[in-house]
Amino acid sequence: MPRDGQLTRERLLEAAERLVERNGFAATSVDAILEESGSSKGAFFHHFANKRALAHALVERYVDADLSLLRAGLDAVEAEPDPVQKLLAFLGFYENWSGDLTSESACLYIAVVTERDLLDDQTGGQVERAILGWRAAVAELFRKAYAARGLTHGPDPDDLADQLFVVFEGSYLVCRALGSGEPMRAQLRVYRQLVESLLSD
Amino acid sequence: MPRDGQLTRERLLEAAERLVERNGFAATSVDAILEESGSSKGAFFHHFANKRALAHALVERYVDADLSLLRAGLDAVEAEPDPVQKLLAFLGFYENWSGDLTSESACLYIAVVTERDLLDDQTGGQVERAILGWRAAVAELFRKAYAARGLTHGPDPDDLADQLFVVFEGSYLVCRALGSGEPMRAQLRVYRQLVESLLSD
DNA sequence: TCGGTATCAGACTGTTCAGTCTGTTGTATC
DNA sequence: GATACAACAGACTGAACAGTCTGATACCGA
Repeated sequence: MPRDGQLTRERLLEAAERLVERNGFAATSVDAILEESGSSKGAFFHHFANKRALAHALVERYVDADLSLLRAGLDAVEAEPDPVQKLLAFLGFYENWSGDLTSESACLYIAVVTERDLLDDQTGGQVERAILGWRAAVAELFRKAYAARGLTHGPDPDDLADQLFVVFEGSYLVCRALGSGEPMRAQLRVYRQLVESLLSD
Repeated sequence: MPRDGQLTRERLLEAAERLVERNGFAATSVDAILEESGSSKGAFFHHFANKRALAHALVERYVDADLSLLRAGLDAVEAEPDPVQKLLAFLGFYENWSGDLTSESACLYIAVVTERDLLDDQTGGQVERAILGWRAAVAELFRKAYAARGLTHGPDPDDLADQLFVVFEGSYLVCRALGSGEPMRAQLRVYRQLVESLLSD
């Protein structure tokens, strides 16, 4: 029966991600993951030394996907020559992306950060990698837009960049609380409008 | 030994809040709460029908405190006659407040929203009460500032108000992830600067 | 064809968990 | 001082949990 171990591992990760995003890590039992993925205990502990090792793999995988989403946004606006328009189009990309979100959508970062004893060097470092990845890329867009507008003062580009990440995460939370994907769209739009106002002074 | 039951109940709630904010609800055992509060099983289940009832009491208590913080901000700027300055001073109040935050600071909303099967009518309704409370009050400040500036278009005041809540929550998450209270201060400052820019057009 | 190894399947184990139950103690009331 | 009851204390229970262990089964190189 064993054929492609990587496929089984992937199925386990997918099932785990669904359940952890839904209920958090501690509330997600290994047995529940097995049922969701149609796998067995033997398979699980063959691929992961323990539950924590699953968390590590889960977060690393999620950060990779998240940074791919960042790159997708950057790629989508690469051709735009004007730095200000480029930044605004970049933000518009995610407004557009957020159209797919439902009330079921959730972010793994929230689950990871909720449980402090899960936030070890491994998982903590991965989440940090995501935050710093977004910061570096988006701050660069802000710096070039600042330069194009001849702005010498104003909010720190790094902080402005972090604000986008913060809006993503805060919106995920509000979406869950209000049972709708709409707040994400509204909040990304507001952030873009605020940035637009800042750069039009 | 039994004297003031309310005091014991309060000690249980305080201990539970510390632990739940630290590790989430599912990862916080009743036994851990008993140890943290120096109480007993008998005491716990005398005051709470079950663990879920504790969650309900915990969230209601937290929302009350959160809305008190909102009122504190409103009260602090009540004397300011100019609507724009009032709004900016209001936001400044929380920048100031955020100075007390450490890397240990956390928000119960994140823990509640993380675990979907904890988000029933009871807890969900309480978190909604908090969001709508902030939205109503802050949107009102925005509407008056808009009127004072003669602004007829721009971001929706409700969405602008939600953005403050979103920035709070997203910043809590980033603070936890980066192990510092600094991002909260930086993000509240950026939000205030963006609003300032919007209202100075 | 035959060992070797990766890939599982699932019974089993020790621990931890939420919740129960029995009994005790302070304290107010008459 | 007897009664009544709220406020515990803590031993106990059944279920759920993470993790172990013994095999079984496919596939691969020699």
